[in-house]
Amino acid sequence: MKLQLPFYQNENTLEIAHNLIGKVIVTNFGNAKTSGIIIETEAYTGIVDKASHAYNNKRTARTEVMFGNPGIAYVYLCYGIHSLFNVVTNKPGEPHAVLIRNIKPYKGIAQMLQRRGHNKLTNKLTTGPGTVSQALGIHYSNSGESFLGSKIWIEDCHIQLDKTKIKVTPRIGVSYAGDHALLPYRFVINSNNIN
DNA sequence: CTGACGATTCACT
DNA sequence: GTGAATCGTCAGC
Repeated sequence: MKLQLPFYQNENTLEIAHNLIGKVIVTNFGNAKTSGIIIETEAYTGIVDKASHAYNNKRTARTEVMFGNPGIAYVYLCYGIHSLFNVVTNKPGEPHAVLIRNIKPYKGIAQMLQRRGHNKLTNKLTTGPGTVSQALGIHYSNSGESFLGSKIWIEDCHIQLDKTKIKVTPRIGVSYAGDHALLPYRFVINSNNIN
């Protein structure tokens, strides 16, 4: 079941970040279908969130996607090298997003290995937001792509997982965000707890 | 136009 | 644990 618009319109982005654990992110670029089970997310809660690119209502060409419709990909370049993939949530004018930080490879593993230049499946294939995008073939030029389209979407495959095993911790790499660096906005589950 | 910087990764030690 | 790689974005001139 492909997730539909109401899932992304939830105004509680922490809830969406929590709910995305165990869902399956799928990409279909150039006839190569690849997917992974989401096992780590971070919530970025809009203009009041010091760690968000949209903090203080900052609208630029790059962040404009987050201010628009939910159910859209916000992808941006980090450190000049890595495309980081986010799910835009909430409603227009509320620039909330969820960063996908780690997935468990699911389908199209051979294609993901090739994109990453690996020759065997290890936990390094998709650990970290930059490598998730690289494995799935997502580039920052894909920012603005709708999850109701045919290139990128998220499915509920009814993956079995124990929700009590989901850990909540502060977000990674946001020390610049002052007191907001410690907010418990990161959700993670050990891939051993996924079937 | 210019310069500083980052929601990171990887190879090394 | 440490440090280099690398370039679009954005603020400021």
